[in-house]
Amino acid sequence: MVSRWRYLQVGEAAERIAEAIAQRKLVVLLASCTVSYEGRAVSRLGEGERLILIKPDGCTLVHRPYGSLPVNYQPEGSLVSVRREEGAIVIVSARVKPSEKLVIRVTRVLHLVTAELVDNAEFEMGGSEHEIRDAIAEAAELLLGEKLRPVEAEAKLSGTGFADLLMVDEKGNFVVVEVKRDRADVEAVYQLKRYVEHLRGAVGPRVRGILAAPSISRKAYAALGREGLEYRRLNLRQLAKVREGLTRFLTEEGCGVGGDGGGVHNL
Amino acid sequence: MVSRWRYLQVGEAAERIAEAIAQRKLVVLLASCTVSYEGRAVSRLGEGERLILIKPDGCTLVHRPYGSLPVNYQPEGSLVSVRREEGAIVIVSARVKPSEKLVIRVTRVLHLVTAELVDNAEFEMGGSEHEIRDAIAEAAELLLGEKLRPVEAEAKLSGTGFADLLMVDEKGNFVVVEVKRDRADVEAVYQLKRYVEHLRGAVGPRVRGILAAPSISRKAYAALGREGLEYRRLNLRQLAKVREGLTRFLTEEGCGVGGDGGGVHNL
DNA sequence: GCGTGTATATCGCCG
DNA sequence: CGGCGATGTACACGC
Repeated sequence: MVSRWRYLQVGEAAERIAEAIAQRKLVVLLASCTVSYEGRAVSRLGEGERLILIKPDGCTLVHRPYGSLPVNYQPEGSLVSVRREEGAIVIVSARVKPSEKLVIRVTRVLHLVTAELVDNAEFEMGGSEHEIRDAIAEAAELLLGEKLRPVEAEAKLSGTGFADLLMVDEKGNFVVVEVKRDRADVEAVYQLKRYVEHLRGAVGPRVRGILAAPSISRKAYAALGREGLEYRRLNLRQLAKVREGLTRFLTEEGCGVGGDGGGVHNL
Repeated sequence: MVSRWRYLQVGEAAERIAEAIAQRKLVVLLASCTVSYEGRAVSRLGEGERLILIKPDGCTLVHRPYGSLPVNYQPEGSLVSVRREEGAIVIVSARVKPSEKLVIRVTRVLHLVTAELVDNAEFEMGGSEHEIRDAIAEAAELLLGEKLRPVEAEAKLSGTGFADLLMVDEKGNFVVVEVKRDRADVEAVYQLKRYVEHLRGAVGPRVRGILAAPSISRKAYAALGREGLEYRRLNLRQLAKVREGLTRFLTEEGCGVGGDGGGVHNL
């Protein structure tokens, strides 16, 4: 159910917005406004035309006419209030912990829609690091080129963090595998180094470290060599063979990138 | 200039959307749709009512009626096309590098607005890590409780990364300062350790490491001690004294959290 | 474009 | 709620 209003006087709009929020409707507002934020940081934004989105869960977003990210926002759970003030609508979206407050002062309403959207579909995603990790555990020989027996995923290394994957090679060495779904950078190398050193401290020197990623930066590769760690290139095509979930996605009639599937970049 | 349409037949809407994109207008669409994505990962979203936002710069966002983040999106620079197909509108937002494609299949249009938003205001923000770093360089004694002479900001440690701040203490030791704008975690400790070790390799053992943050996790503090590094608690109140920018924000009439200013959490 | 680091990151999981 | 790591992170800045 969608409601539109052509009466865009500020007073009328303020009432409609307040009512929509009370009824837990989505509010979509195109308006000229100023925005200020105070909380984890502070910000000010002068007059300009923006899209303001208020969701039933309290999420408040201010979008400029460009850019992926909202210029100002308030997350789920925020309390949103609306009041009139000197010919303007003042929308306040605030939460207590952390204490932060977003104030949108609307001076001119271009367009207002409120709606009760019904959306119960499940969002399915494939290709996450988690999924890649499980595939490696299942088929290390195919994906890492070496027989490795999985020992533990998300292995807790007390005080140091969590190793993505802990395995044992054919010679009985422990192998810590750090998986990156994207190009591996120096940070990933030192994260792996940290895990390997921790494990060596715990079980002795027979511990290897493998960084598995679709690609790796030059600097990261150099650091890896210095630290005596290893790189294994991941190939999504091979991954798809292992993970039925990925396969299903990739072969399903949908938005196929077509051809040899080369469109799935880098993975 | 805002245009609304009450004729929400799919065919009409498709034309309007295509026209608006060609004219580099903002498109706001409330619609029932399915969404699929293929690129850096793959995803599928079944039928449901959502807000679809297409910006003149190619940004394409699909928002469900809850949550801060869009369920699917395509960033700035994407090419957006619209076509009709079996009584549906198919919106494709794609880019080449990385190769990825978002396909929105609209089966029912609830509401459509297009607009040319004018927004040239400057966005000002205070309280960033960058700003905190500069304040420390200017007033180390006040903020870190110790006289330190600044040497370099964003000091490049070849192959290792960049130290936020490089300083020299009264005894002539180098001091690497790692700044975090919120609670420091173990990752920050090891980042600092890496920088300190690198510098020790370059200039000798007289190198200290200071982690400056409003707070620190227990594990991070323990790791810091093990590594012989130091923690300094940052206080935003003192920071504001140093940075005129912050002061201006905090004292300005605006969305003041009021009282003793305790609302600015943790910093 | 790659490399590196920040973000009011947000989100999810787990203790 | 804290701690920790992933994110299709996006974004900015430097080389």
